Amino acid sequence: HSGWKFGWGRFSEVDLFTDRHESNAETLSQAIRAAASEEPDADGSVLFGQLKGTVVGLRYYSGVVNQGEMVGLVRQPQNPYDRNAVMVANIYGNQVGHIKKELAAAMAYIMDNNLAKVEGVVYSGTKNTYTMPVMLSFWGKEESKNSVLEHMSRRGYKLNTEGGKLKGTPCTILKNAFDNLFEGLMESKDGEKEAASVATPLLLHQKQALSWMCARENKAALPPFWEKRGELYYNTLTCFSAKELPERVRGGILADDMGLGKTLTVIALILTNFHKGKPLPVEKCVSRSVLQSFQAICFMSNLCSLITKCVFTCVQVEKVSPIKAKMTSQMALTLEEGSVLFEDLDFAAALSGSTSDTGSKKKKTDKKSSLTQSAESSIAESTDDLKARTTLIICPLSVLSNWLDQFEQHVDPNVKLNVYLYYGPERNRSKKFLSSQDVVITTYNVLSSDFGNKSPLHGISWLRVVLDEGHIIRNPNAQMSKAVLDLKAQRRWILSGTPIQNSVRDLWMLVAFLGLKPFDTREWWNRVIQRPVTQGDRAGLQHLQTLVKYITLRRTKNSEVNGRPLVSLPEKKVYVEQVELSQPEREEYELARTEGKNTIGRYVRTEGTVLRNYADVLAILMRLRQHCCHPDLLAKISSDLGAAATPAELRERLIEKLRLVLASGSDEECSVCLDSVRLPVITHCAHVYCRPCIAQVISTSGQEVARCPLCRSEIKTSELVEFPQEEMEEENSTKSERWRTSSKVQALMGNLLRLRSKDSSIKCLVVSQFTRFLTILETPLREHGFSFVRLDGTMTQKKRTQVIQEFQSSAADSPTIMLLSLKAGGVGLNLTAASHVFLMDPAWNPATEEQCIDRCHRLGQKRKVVVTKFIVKDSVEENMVKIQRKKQDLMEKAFGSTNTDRKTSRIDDIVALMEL
DNA sequence: ACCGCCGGGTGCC
DNA sequence: ACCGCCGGGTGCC
Repeated sequence: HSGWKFGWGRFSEVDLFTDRHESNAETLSQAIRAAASEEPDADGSVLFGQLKGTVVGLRYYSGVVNQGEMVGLVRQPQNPYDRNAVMVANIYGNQVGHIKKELAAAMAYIMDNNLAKVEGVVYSGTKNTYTMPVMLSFWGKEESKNSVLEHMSRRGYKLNTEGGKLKGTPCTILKNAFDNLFEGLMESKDGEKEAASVATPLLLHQKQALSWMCARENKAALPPFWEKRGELYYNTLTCFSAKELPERVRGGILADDMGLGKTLTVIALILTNFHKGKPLPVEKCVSRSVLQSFQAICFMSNLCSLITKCVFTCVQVEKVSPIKAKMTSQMALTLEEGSVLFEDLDFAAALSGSTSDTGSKKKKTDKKSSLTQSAESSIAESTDDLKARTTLIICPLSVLSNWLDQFEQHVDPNVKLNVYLYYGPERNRSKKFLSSQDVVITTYNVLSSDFGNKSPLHGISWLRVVLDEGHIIRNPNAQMSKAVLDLKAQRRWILSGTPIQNSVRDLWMLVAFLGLKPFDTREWWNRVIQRPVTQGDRAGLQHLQTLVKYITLRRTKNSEVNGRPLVSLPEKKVYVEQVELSQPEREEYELARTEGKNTIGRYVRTEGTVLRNYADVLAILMRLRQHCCHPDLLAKISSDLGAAATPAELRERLIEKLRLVLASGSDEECSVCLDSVRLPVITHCAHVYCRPCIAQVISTSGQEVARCPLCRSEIKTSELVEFPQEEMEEENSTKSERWRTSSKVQALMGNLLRLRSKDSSIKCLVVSQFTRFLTILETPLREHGFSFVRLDGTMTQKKRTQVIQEFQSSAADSPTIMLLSLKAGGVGLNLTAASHVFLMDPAWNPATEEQCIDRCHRLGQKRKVVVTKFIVKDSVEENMVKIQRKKQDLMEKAFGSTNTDRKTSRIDDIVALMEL
């Protein structure tokens, strides 16, 4: 009997984070994680009350707690002695004891049914070997409060509901503080480091980043909130203390603005910081013939006489190929130090944990293969730490080619770095092969599709994992995120130009990936950081700031080092070119404008109907904007806006509206998630949302009927209309009509021809929100013999990459013009070959235009950048520009506005546009 | 004494 | 646990 008990005891005693007992550790950590993840969010939870309880059985477990330390409570429904058991664990997941059974019996029901989340604090420390008191706090949804209180009191436990209220702080102040979270993270992070084997000289701020990253990987500084107290390490937030140095976070978030060269910095890091600050040992890259003669010598010769023979060979080679003189002398030098073909001394030294100096001395006397020896020493000291060689880079497909280019471009050509692209159906899944590479690059999609399917990537112990565009994995429930969290790595990096977009919640995934204990467990994150912050607790925000500061380096384009801007880009000039419409164009335009003005005016005068008819309003504006570009852009207009006679007709009209809204280039945002719409659907009241968003609104409305968040009309899931698939491809069908020109087309062509005659090497981006306009432009470009490519959202990734490569090429016959759809390709697109940008039509959102311009006005741009915006005189376009200016001002003044603010400002925009 | 009382053994869930 | 509880030993005062 007692043997069984002991076994069970040990079973629950495992350490959550060291995996000492692997299978058991998983069971317990899974239990804690599962318990923590079931709760939807700390947001919106209220404190029901508190209760003093007893933790018993302390003497059976090794987990210790300090006075004031937080403890976790985990249900153990499988406990053979009591199915109501509630386990108590400290922050490291070490079991401390159990909740006394009567209390556990009362709590079990509440915990199992998710009526409340129970948290414990040991307020009085351990005075007694057997039991200790614990303060339990019950948190949950307001609607569960009474049933929880009642349930507990029926069992004789009265929750103290006094004094638990948190003092609220004005939210606005905190909101601003949160916005500033990522500001000023450059302080005291100076120090520069030169990169090894990188052909491109690093800029000052990149050297600083490299130095910071190396320090983050090498130095054993205490993580935030830890301090040394005597012989122990003490966490000031959780009051947990430990004998061992808390595991440091080897890595962090590099959140520099895009264009500051994060990719280059990471490449430099890979080459510069292998083990113990030594560079990655890489094969010297020599011409094939040299390599072959070397190999021949190496195989044939007795290793003892190797050095002289190799040097001899080098001299011979030098005669044959004088250009390589520098390289061969470098090789001879290497050989004198006793290495064989590979510069493996550093590697061997790193493996054995000794420095490279002593390593090479040793090799001088002992001429046996250094490789064999290094293998032996690595086994002797088999801490897995030193075996890992490979850096795994995970990125979105869209920037994959960029990584490959950058490796090609920046790695010293005399050095052979093994970079493997783990992508495509033919990818090499051999773990042995992959872990012998220096760098493996893959995409989030490949990673998550491999995940759970005996993924080789998850079976390798990586030296380093780098998440590019790391904000992609902000949703912890996504398959991708789970796949990322399951990777084994010594060092972890997140690259992101936009670290927090929405809230504290997004940060958790990043913290969890970095393994910043104990916050990688959701429960502790919620308790210590997220809830305090969302409830307006200043200390909580302070803690969050400390935490973020510890792991993040962020500089913006406007940051300065020693009073100088980080990067000096070539000058950029923006011109507005007014376009006059021709007489017939003007007449058509005025006709449409009068009609539209009347319609919208009606909506504005009738209080509250603008939002209701939002899609119509956008459609009208859209038509006017199309008139400004080219008459053929106008879609076959489907009648006016009266009530539809049949359901089929209604559906047809809704689809038409949806099409117009989506095609309007207004970068429509979903009013539920405030992000760009994904999987767009339109309601019968003609408002566009993401399907999942609006479906959630409907299912959680709690009322008998769900209402549209924008206009309060009744909505039903069955009445949501999607964009039919066939419609998507129909776009190209209007092609066959006879081509005609327009004033704007003329204006563009004039510019292009003038530029070409001045300097035929200049490349241009021609940007429009209307892909059909781009199609129209193809005709005159072809006519005038321009070589051009086209990039829009409909193209496959493969095609995009190809087009970008073509355009970026400096070959004489490479295309000089790129037709670019405004929204095509995310940030990070590199089009520095172009130095002139023509914006054919103004965008609603000036930031979109800026982003587009930044694709060529960024690091790597050698020429002055000239931007020309075509604006039709006396038109809706002019008003749009005015609104843009106003928006820019507003943006700069107050950051972050509410949803209603945005919508009202949209209405104001519309009124201003139509000059009502 | 089919009790009370004493004192040793014992002890989470 | 410097407790409560259990069950055996014991038995007027």
